[in-house]
Amino acid sequence: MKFSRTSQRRVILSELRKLKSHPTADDLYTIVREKLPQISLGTVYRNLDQMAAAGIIQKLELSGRQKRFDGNVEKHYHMRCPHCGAVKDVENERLADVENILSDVLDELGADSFWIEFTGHCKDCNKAEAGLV
Amino acid sequence: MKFSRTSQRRVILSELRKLKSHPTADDLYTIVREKLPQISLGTVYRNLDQMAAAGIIQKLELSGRQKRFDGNVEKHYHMRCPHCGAVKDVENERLADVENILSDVLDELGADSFWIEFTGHCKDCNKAEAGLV
DNA sequence: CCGTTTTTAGTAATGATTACTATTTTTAAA
DNA sequence: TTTAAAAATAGTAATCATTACTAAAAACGG
Repeated sequence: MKFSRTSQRRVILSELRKLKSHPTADDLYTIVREKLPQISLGTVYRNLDQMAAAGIIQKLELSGRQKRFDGNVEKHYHMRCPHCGAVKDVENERLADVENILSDVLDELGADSFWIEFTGHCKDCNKAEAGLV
Repeated sequence: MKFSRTSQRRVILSELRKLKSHPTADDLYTIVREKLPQISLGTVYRNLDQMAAAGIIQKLELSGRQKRFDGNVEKHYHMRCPHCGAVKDVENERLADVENILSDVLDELGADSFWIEFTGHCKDCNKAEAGLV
């Protein structure tokens, strides 16, 4: 199972890397079809899964329905808006402390990994739910 | 939308409360059918969702496929076995420190809530994957 | 080149969940 | 109690994300 170089895989990866929006497979299907109108949804799914398995991209199994993908493989965290479903990166220096503690907890539990995610309204949805828009 | 008292809801809740296994809706459907053979899967889903919305039970939206339910509404964390899919409660006193930090992080981010979950092989699967069973 | 491996497009199938509907049960008030 | 409105039910159909299948095409390595 060696990787072949195909235009499909190349376009999927380069489009994903352009985005900060953590798209779903279907989002990427829509975007990639502008460059490769014949591509099939299965090809998008397969390539995303393969690249995630190879560590080239990240697969976000957030607690919603659809999985999301992230071209940034550095360890970082995400916040999902419960209103519009958008997923944004989260940055906070105190998360380093959390990581340190949890890495000890992992050892004590005999666990392999931990997952943290946040829920919070994004700016626009905050306004919308307050009736300001 | 007031709650009516139905035998279906009562049995679903009491069976869930007997279990420590964090069953899926389908698991509960199987169990409850022993007492109420006519119950339909939709009724199980609907009641679980309603009770979760009312805070009577917990709905675990873990990062796998199926959602799971927990009769214990106290705040606690879970570990999922990547091999057999089992979900177990996690206890560790240092998680209180993590909660404290994350509650500050929530404020700083303007977020509403956080979710932590662990992945780790359970005893039996550890043996199985080591080829000992 | 050329045989082998990998990938593809297109389609079908799956699995979890939700929606629909006609009927029944529960509720609360008269 | 009777009774009308509200809520819930069983059974079924529909939906949505994802995975599986297949025959044809493309990429690979020698």
